[in-house]
Amino acid sequence: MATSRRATIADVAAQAGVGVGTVSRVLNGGPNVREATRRKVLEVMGRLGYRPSHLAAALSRGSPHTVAIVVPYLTRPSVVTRLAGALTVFDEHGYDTIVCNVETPQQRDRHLQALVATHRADGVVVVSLPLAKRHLVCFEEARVPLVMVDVEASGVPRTVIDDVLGGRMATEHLLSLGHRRIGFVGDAVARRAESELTFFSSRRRLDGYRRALRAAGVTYDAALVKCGAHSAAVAAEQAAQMLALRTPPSAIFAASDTQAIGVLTAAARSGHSVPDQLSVIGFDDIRAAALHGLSTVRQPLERSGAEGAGRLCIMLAGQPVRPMRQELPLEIVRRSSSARWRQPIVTSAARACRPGGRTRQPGSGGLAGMSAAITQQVLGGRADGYRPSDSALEAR
Amino acid sequence: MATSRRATIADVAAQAGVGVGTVSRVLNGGPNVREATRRKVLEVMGRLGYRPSHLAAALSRGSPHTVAIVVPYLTRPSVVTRLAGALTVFDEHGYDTIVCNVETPQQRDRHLQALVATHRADGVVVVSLPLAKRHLVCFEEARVPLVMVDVEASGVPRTVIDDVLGGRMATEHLLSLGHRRIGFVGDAVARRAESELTFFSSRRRLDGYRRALRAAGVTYDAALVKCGAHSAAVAAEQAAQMLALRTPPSAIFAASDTQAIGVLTAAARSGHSVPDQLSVIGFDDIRAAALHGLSTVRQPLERSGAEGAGRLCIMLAGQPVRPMRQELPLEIVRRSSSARWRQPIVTSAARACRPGGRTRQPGSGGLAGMSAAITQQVLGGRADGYRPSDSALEAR
DNA sequence: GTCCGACTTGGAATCGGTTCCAATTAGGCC
DNA sequence: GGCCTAATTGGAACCGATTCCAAGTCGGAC
Repeated sequence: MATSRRATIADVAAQAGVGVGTVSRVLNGGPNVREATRRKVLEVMGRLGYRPSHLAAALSRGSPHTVAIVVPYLTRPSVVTRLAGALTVFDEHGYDTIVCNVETPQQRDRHLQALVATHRADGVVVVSLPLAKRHLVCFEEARVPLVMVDVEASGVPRTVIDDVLGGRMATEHLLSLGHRRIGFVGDAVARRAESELTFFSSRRRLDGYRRALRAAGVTYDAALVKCGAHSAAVAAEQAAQMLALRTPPSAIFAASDTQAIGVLTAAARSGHSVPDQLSVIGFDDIRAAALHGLSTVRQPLERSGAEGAGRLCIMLAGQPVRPMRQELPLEIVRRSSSARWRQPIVTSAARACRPGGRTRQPGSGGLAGMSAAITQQVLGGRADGYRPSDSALEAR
Repeated sequence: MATSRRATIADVAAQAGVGVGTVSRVLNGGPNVREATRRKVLEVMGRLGYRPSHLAAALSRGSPHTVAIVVPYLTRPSVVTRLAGALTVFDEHGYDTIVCNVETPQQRDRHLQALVATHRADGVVVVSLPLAKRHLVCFEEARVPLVMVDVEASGVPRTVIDDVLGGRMATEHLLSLGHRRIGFVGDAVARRAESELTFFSSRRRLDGYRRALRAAGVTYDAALVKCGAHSAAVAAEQAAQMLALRTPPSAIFAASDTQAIGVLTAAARSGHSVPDQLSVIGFDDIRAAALHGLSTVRQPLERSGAEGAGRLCIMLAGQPVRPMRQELPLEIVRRSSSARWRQPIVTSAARACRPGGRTRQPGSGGLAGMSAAITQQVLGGRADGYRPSDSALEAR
């Protein structure tokens, strides 16, 4: 039993007294094999513990039946959700998926380079990573099928959302509740592109915020806009600063749910009740958002990954991918972190001294509102008076 | 330029007027190539847009230089953190990593089967998935190097923690703060193993909880132990039930941080302040724990993935892996969700009517305590009077 | 018994590298 | 210049499948 060398198709053929072609046919469920022969071959395969070499098969077939997906900061909830969606689809199509996690521009370039330089994957999905012209050229020249998710790039099949619209939706939601002093917490734009990965979503959501304010005739106040590293802790710090202003905002729009949760934390810490004293809205609708009763702009995260993967599969099957730019819908999810603006109560003692033990304190912390979350109302983005943004063009 | 067929090593050799061997040597940085020759070959490769075939190389080399990692419920914070750790190490070693996400026993079996049936990966890491004897036998027979993370399995190199000890540490932490009525919220044991994935960690942490109680002379109360699906929402529901008891617990140990966050939510919703009225401790120390000021039992999640990957790399390099069972250390992380037990105040009006506007309400919600989180005290698990658990044996 | 089409089969050619050995060339030293 | 060792180089053999075509079989019709 202790064969030193692994059995090959030739060994099986010899032992079974048939040709290698026949064994191959049995292996791949080929049609023209007599039942008796098939059984015989299978028996020998079992006896020899034969394991076909994926490599040899892939080589002669000309394709490794493998795809690669490149993601930044894998552990972020939005990213891993997209990844999971993509993995599911690739799995259903029988592809093995190589995952590349990148956290620096160097890693990004190294992985892209490797995927292009040698033929290890049939195609590649790039998630949330803006690629430079030179990257795209490499893929084009190497003829490696490429699909992008959550990134704009002309000429490449991509699945995106309209971040500007999303920013507008979030802001208009707050405006419609009567808020006029609305803060924004988002990502800082990378100072040096060679040492940090760049993302544009937050920036575009900020654009949407500004447009919505302008359209509502609310003047923009730079003191209410804070950008920093993408983390709940940093967002909490920034929200704290904002809440300490002489005239603090009555609502804050955070460019991601992670940051919004940071804002909730800051509010709880400084004793601002949500939504009574502060409304908060996030972006993405990650899992934790529902738990925290966080109102948010939902984007179909898992689906975006699934769509990207599905479209790559279509390309690999040699069919045309339409449309080149696929835009997924956004929708406002109302939960308990946003509410109608109310004249602030001057003495907070009045608020604190409501008697009656064990009364449920509505929104006393960022973690309230589960029941509201369950009975959440979902408003379709488009049904709410929004028109498809002007950037929703191009069909090529 | 529109070559229909991709250039091969033979084309390069012909164009450069050298043999294929020489081209191969240039390709792999082989030692004995004259500088002039190397340059010539490189020039031709560039001109032809030559991309070596990973498949062909792997086939003749006999190894795909690829590994696979199988994880359950990829999107769970603890899992994706382990995955990220493993990916980093594999990346550093130049391996491509195929990721298999499994959510059902069928998916698990299908993936394991595929990895074993054909030679597509040099080795496999299985994370948090208990394998049956039959699975292990398959790997053994197919001679596929296997490493496990967060799973016990005798005879297989594995990186684990002592869950029983962790349960004891968490419970003893609460006991040392003076708590005597301590609840437990954890995972339900799968009813039917064929339709649900099974995990044992929660179960073992519960064991630790029981042992700690017994050692402290506290009688076990089944009403204070709730097990259900692994989600914050379910944990919140269970905590709510527990808090509604005639004599509710003064502290709750949740078998994971995700569940602990659910407990915090429930506490906030029902108006129990943390830690004044309820102490909470979780397990894992995921990213969100710090934000929520959650005390927890930290296990090195990212490191566990890195260790598993590193140990697989050692196996693949043909070196012996020692020790067969690697146990990583646990440590209590004290944050603001756990505090010394105090006699409950009878009328909650007294609590609510503390005057003084804008006073910071300590722990008024689950999201408080960031500053405490920052100045967290970390107690080494072993430094705290714990002895290595009796299960920390075996060296084989 | 013959013939013909439909199944089955065997096995050489092929995929595109790596490897290894023999052959060639270069360089150093006397 | 001659000789010897070391550095280069060419190319056949090989990795382990898939594919395709020629060849062999089988059955039924005439």
